[in-house]
Amino acid sequence: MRKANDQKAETRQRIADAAGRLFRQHGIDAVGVDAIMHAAGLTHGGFYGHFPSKEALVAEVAAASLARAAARWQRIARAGAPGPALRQIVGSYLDPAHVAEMERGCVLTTLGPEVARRPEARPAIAASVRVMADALGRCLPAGDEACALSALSTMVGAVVLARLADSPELAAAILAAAQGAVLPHDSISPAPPERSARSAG
Amino acid sequence: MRKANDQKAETRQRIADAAGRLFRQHGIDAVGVDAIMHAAGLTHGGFYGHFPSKEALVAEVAAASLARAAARWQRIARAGAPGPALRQIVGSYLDPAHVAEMERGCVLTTLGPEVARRPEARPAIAASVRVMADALGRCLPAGDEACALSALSTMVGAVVLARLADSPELAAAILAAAQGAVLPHDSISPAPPERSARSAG
DNA sequence: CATTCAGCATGACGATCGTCATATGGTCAA
DNA sequence: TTGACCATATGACGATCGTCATGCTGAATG
Repeated sequence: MRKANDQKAETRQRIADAAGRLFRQHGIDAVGVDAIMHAAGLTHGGFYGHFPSKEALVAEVAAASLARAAARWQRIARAGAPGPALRQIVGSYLDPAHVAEMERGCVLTTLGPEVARRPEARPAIAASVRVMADALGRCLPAGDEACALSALSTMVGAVVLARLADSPELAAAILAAAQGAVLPHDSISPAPPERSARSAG
Repeated sequence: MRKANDQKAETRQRIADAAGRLFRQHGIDAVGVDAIMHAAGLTHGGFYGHFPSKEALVAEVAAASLARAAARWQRIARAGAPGPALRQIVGSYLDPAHVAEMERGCVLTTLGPEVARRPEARPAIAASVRVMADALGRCLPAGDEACALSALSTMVGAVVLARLADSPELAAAILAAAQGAVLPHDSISPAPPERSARSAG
């Protein structure tokens, strides 16, 4: 086995990525260490050479995934005009594709309550929530903090509810209603789906 | 042991109530059958005389808990004037007490993603979501379905986010922002907390 | 008072959980 | 080429998981 400088970091990232997918898809407690390692192409024993415990992995995976999403929102919000930036962020979030792909969905909507039960993971999550609200605030016409927080709440709740719907029609109605509440009333766009391979959240 | 007519139904309800509390507090997969039965004052073996499996218990508990909340919302919405009814529903939902008591909180905010992963439980949940949106629609000034769905999304998302906050200030800001978005702009009430022993959801 | 039987307790099954000790074997330095 | 090293594999630990078979017990029925 090569001992290249960053080989271990690469493997560690593979483990974290696999865990991120499996946690979102099946729930944190429903996925064992061996399932994560198998998905990463390894066997269960080597796990503790990379992470001190499963709980440490959970905290790191949740924090890193949400931090990536928050950074993406900031990048979009700071790049172009407020209107298109808002439509890109909101449109990709309130998209049926985001609802369908739970394994790549925003951590807030896939693991929110489960992370809330883990106090050690919450500070990092809350920091990213602040960043996401800040990014939204830069795009919103009424750019106060309250509007950004309520818009983020609407987006998170809509995706959670859409995943609970028993028909595509109800899910679509929830997403459309949330878009109508978050986006300015004059921009009724069909929400151009982002082509990035990244998570929507 | 007495064999009174409804003794078994009573025990069954005790099991379901204990499961509802434990599932919300620790997560569905983090609570075993023996923990549920112990919380109900019994031992693990008798469980399968009441429920065919743990998954059946999960589906029933989630559906029943949310159906109770939906029925309560309908009762409130149909009882008094739209304004006070809306303030009662929204105020008790977007209340720090609801955020704090996860073990009695609304199923949508405590078990939403976990239930979404269980397809067999979703029809009953979706039905209650429709009832809750209908109740909200009866109270909202603009009583169309879209406004009700977006208001419900905002409420659910706000409670999820408030539980992820690492400071009471952030949690309070999220709840206040959501109230500002859902309630009519002229009624800035301090949200009279409901004195019922029921869950807020 | 005797009998029956439903409701629950007891105990066990194989499987899987998180964690760790140790073996292996490929890769880099000398 | 040789030796050391370290990332990973193997295998095992006790605990707990969901589920079921069986035994006990006391209330209801005659």
